[in-house]
Amino acid sequence: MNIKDLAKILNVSPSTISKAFRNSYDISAETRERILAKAKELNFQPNAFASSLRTQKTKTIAVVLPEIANNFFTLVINGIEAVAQKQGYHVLIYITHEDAQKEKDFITSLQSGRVDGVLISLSQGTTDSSHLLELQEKGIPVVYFDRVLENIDAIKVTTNDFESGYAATEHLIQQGCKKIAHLLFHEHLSISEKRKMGYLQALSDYDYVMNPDLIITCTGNHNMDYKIIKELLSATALPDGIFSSIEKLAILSYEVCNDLDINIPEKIKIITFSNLETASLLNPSLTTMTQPAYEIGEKAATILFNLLTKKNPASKNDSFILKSSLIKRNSTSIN
Amino acid sequence: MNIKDLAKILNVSPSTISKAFRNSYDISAETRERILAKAKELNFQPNAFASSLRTQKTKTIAVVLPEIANNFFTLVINGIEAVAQKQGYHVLIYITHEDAQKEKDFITSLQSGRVDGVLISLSQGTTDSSHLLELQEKGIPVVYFDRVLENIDAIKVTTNDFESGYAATEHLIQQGCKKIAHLLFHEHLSISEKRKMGYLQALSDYDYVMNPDLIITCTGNHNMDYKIIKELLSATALPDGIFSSIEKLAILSYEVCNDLDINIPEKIKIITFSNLETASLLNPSLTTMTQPAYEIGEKAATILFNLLTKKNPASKNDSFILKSSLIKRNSTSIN
DNA sequence: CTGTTAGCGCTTTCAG
DNA sequence: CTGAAAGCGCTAACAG
Repeated sequence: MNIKDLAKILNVSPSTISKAFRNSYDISAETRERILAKAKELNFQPNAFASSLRTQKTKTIAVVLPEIANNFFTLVINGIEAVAQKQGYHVLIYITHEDAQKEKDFITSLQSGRVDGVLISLSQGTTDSSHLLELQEKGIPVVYFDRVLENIDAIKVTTNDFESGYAATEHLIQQGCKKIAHLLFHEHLSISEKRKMGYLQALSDYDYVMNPDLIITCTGNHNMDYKIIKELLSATALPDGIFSSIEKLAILSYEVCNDLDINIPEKIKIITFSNLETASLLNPSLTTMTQPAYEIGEKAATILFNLLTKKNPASKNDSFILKSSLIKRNSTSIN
Repeated sequence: MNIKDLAKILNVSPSTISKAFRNSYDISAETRERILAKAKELNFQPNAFASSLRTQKTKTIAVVLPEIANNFFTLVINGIEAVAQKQGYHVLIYITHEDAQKEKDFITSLQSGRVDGVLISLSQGTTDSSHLLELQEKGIPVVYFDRVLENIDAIKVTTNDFESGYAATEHLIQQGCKKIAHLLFHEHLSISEKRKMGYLQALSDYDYVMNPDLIITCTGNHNMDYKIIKELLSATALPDGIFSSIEKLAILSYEVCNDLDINIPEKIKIITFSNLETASLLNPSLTTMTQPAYEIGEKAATILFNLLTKKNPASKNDSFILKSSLIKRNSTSIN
């Protein structure tokens, strides 16, 4: 069944059918109704790809992510999907699993005209983005979010990681912590770096001595990281505060503390970047620095659609910075 | 830039180019290399939709979900995506937000030939699936997972919810609970019903008296549910065990217990269906019944691809049942 | 092994 | 307001 068949059935021309479906002005309300009614009755819908081929619009965007089993990216997708749904767009998902090569392959395959635009958060290992520039040269706009490269002219949506790193550290300082460790992953990306800078600045502003042994770069491998953190927490001079850049590392720290019988929050206070909404509820001693994940998705998608529809398009290197917020449990449940 | 242009540049015919890209046997290794090399140099990829139009294959599947900010579905997507990636398929995501009408609209729009197959977990409100049958009549296979309708001939991937409900209840009984409440949502779906049946059967097998006041049907609205649970836990005869069918309701129960100063697990033990991996770690007193979410995604996707490639296709109403598992924290950390 | 040709299903002029 | 015809970019059948 196609437009031609339906045309025969209704004794009109294919182009009239097409017009009916696209709400063209060039058609009487009456014939349009008649056509749409019959189409519904016969359960007919014009072929999307044939239409795309002709119009050179796919009504589809791609979202490329390092991972998804992580509340941050889940919320981002929600935000993106909400905007896409409103605009009648379709959303393709690609998960790189932090593999820069896979990321490159995905991006390359998107040159086949499958999508109108791309939203991407880079994998840890990505150092150059030439493949993304090629895409853009082909006329497919790209909006970067959260995990971006510093030195690249591109439209970016990020959060205030320096300030948040600062605020997180300051929070621990205000809680009376004297010896504050910082956990992070080694990345080629600006995020961890900025958070660390915030940490260092806070220490400096409050006249703390910076101790390089307290800045712990983890690997991403669960067992190795467990060991690394265990070592940190087995030292004779235990830190009394941990600022973790990554939720997973904070959870690991909990595990280690459990196993070493270190009392949280009496002996150690922990604060972590996290979008696990239930985290602080399940464990009141866990304070989180939370990124506005849903809003990031919304914002990035909105910018992309503005670009696609050419209404209020952002310019080549606009940068949008949203704000994270510190979430503590209310005092009643801290007892 | 298209196949024709490239053909001119290389002095071959368009069909030769096409063959080179599709690894046709009808081409010499030499020309293929030459063509692919040039294509790479010029950054050319054949248009996917034109190809789809011709071959009637989209290399794309749709995943339709009620929600995503929930570890279960996140893990399912991971499983699906892993299989799709291996097969070179693209994955479209549609989130219904538990809205049966939206679900219907999505499914209807998938009749436009955008996908080769569909994986779906139904929204709470869905009672009939005629729209999905229409899809199947158009030759687009559908595999249902987790949230399925009972009385429908379809390929389904689910978990052993009756047995799990039974085991969860039994666990509380074995922990010494005498008065076990059950929290659930009202759904038109079989899942909650089966879990409840398991609960009832366990009570009966252990000679507990079933008390209808302990079976609490919640609404999905946070504030209302808070009130409902608060009422339950304010009763003079407090239950000493809660078996929650839904993670959210267990978390809410924690909140209520916090606010009412009810000690967990001394006064009340809680067990819940959940795929929040960190839940029991963050709070050792929370025991979870965990569905094999990733495996469900994998299984459902594999079945779909078998259908699409016609290798080992499942038959019209095959049902696959995976097993959930009870996860407790090890005893050391319960102190 | 390579090339020619027709057509997948739709949209878009342009004529009427 | 409606219709005829050309073509989006690709592939499949067939001829050479």
